Amino acid sequence: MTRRKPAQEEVEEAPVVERESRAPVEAIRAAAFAQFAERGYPVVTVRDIMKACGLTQGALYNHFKSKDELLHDIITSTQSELERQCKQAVAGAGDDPRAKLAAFVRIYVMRHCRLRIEALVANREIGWLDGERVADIRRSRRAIRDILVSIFVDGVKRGVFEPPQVDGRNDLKAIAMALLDQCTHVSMWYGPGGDLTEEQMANLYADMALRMLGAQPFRPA
Amino acid sequence: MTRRKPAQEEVEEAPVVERESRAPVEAIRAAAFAQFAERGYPVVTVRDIMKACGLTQGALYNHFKSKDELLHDIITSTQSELERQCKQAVAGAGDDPRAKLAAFVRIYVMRHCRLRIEALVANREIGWLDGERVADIRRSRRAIRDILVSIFVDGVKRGVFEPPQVDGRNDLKAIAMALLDQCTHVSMWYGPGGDLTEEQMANLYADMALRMLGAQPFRPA
DNA sequence: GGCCAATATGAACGACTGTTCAGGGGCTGC
DNA sequence: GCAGCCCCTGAACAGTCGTTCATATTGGCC
Repeated sequence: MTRRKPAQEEVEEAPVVERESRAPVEAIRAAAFAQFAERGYPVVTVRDIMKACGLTQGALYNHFKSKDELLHDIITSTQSELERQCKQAVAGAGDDPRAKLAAFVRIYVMRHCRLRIEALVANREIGWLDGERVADIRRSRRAIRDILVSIFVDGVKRGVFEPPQVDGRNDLKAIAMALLDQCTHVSMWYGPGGDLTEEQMANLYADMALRMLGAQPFRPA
Repeated sequence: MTRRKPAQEEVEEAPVVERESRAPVEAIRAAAFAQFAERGYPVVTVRDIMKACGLTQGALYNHFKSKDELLHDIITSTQSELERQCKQAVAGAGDDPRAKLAAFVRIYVMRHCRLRIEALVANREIGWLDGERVADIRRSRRAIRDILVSIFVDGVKRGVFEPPQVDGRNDLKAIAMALLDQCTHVSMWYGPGGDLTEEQMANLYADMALRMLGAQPFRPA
């Protein structure tokens, strides 16, 4: 049963927020984020989203062409902002591959802790987009992975990384995937009520990343 | 072609597991696994599943109480088998925490590569189960995490692990989560056509795990 | 005032959902 | 031959879904 109990008048945590300040389109985005994160795209109905911002179902189509386009809109904006932040963090981290890696992981983990709702949706709900729309999301993910790979390549070349090898060869792509999986999925379990702050999470994960790559000790600037 | 009746022979009635076609309930399980993995639980209809094994929608309810129970059935069987294998691997790995950790990661990664369809469903579709059914899945996951934590505790106590610290303190639970996230999600991208075999993946991930924990060098038995 | 464009409404539509159930075919043991 | 059982069928049910559309309401501008 994909729907809850037939008692459809149960007190749902769908606050009818009065968004007089924000534009309706922003209220719709926010409501969709919250509901997609909590219950998943296919079971969240257009009526649910619109009720959560005090409108009726038809009003959605004054702002988005379809429910699909709404999902695509909120995912792409999240994803491209993530890509931008990662590039910026690496670019501003100086020349040492170790510093670049640490900066990447720190910003990546920090973002996935702080904006875990957005991250959750962007990472879990892609599958519902049609093939064409999913393509540029995957492209962006590959781009982020390749940032890591090129940091690794640089670090190996300069002798500051000694990554684990498989049968004597490096597979830096697999290591990048492992690292990204690790960092991405903090959004699935990290909560502000936990033991660690976002800052501590970022430090811990940066530390683990450097260990995974076999980084020689260095003094962060 | 008639099937021979049990003659007067004291035939031992060997286990007639081998049938011309699989039992319907097994065919349903397999079809459900494949379809849930590919398209996701809520959009796969009962009619889809049953058509995939040559039956019509109503026949499902001769074998399962509901679509929900079908999902619960295939997830719990996968999850409990995973828990069993992990415990067995650790128990058979000897006394050294490093060997235990390596054995755990190896079996965990290998399984998530080989049975990635099952792993995908078990890890991605839990949210659709109702609260009661999801409880024992989460319990099993916590149990698996706690296996790791206790290996870590033992290793730290015996001085063979030096895990990364946050503000001078250990948070072994966070490290266990990070490690599990990493190992679990190989099922999202690993494919047999990739660069690494399952065996190589297992070795690579075990290596990374030991590095993350700051394991002192040792010689695996 | 009139006018326009933007936006909200809520009934309606056709398609699809999980589940039920009367009907029926083909086994088994007697 | 025949009951009893297991299993399957496919129509039927009571919903819900995304989307459309004629209608209404708004707010700014002349």
